[in-house]
Amino acid sequence: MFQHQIQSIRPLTTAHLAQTMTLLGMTSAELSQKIESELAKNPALELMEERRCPTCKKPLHEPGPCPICSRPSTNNTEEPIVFVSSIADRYNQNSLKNTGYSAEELPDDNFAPKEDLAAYVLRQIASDLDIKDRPIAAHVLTSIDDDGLLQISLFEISRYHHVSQSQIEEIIEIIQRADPIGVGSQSPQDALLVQLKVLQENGNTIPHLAEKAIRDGMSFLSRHQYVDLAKSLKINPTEAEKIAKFISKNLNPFPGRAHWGDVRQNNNDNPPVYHQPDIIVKNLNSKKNAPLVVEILLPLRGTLNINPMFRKNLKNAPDESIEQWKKDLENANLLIKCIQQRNNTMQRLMGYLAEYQRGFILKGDKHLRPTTRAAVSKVLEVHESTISAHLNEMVKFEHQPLTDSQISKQLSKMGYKIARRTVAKYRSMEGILPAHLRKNLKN
DNA sequence: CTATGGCACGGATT
DNA sequence: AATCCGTGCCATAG
Repeated sequence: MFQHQIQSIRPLTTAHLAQTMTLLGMTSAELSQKIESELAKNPALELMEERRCPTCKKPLHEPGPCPICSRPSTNNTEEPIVFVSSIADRYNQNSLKNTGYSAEELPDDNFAPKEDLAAYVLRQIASDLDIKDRPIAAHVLTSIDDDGLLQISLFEISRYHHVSQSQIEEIIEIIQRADPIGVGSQSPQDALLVQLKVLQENGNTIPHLAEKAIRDGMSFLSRHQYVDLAKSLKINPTEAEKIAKFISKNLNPFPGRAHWGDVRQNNNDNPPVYHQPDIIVKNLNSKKNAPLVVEILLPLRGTLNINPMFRKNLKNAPDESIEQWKKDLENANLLIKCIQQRNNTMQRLMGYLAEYQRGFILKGDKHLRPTTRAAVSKVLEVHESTISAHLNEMVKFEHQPLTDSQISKQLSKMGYKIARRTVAKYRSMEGILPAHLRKNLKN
């Protein structure tokens, strides 16, 4: 009797779909929050602190490359896309190793224990930098303040590394283009100029004179003195105000503080939150058909599973709380299934996008190929009629007419665990005749 | 005997 | 409360 009651949630219940949808709409950060709160209030859930190799799925007992398949398969050139799903673990330096850095290359002890702007930026630009330039980039990034602005002089850096200042400038230019854009600038003015330039390159329309306003009227801008700004630009005050509004709305003189656009919310007590990426797409080398590496940051470390003790003790649960326990177990089950589903969908989605939008990823906004959600969902076969689609295919290519139970078996192998009876329903909905009648039709 | 379809139940959703 | 959906049971068609 208990067996029946606690059997796992079937993958295709509407509850499952609905929950998956909500989870899909969440960012990694949001999701890990949810998981944490779920873990706190649901005793049936358990977090195994286990690292698994992203490629071969074998458990990893120590950090570093997987001993079985040695490395994340980034050198596999046959596939157009390679997945490296890595744990969202920006707090320790192992994650930096994955970006191509070794710990020695980084100035030590400069990493705050929590989310760190320097590490965050390093991850993004690692592949764009020459090996010899990386220590310099690390130096620059560890010398920026909370606002994201460079606090030491170029001269200091250039002397330390024995390179010319112009080389440092080149590196800083790369850094400035990482998110948050403008980070590593030497002044708010510089940051604004870079942001403006990037906006323009991405095809946004920029008010005339915006650049001049930043270059020449910076002091007026920061004090909201539109009249004086207008005078210095030799335009009328309303124009000047327009430009100033545009700048304050779209640009952020302190790129280290919250993401631009959130400038208004800056007055709360929360420390600045950097836009955490959920997915990082990397181009490892500049060869024509080089694979893009898609790194998917999982929302949690370790594996989430059902606490086996909880399942065992369900039998002995006190009568008054048995309902609650069963609910907990179901919720736990649901959450786990949905997260797996989310990961799976995310991988397939990114695989498709990396290929379809390759131009956009490599060359920028102008190469964005328009699509609709409907089209993508069709390719990924995650729209409602997934089952029907599979069913149609199976019947189309069957050698001998498949009975409903055979179809049910096949589908369950593909991950759709549905009963024979349900297959019959879908079949009739699709207007497919029963097996014995199809046989007559063929011969 | 097997494959299928009607009916009704339970549960989850709105 | 109304409804939708997957599924089990059982009658029946082949």
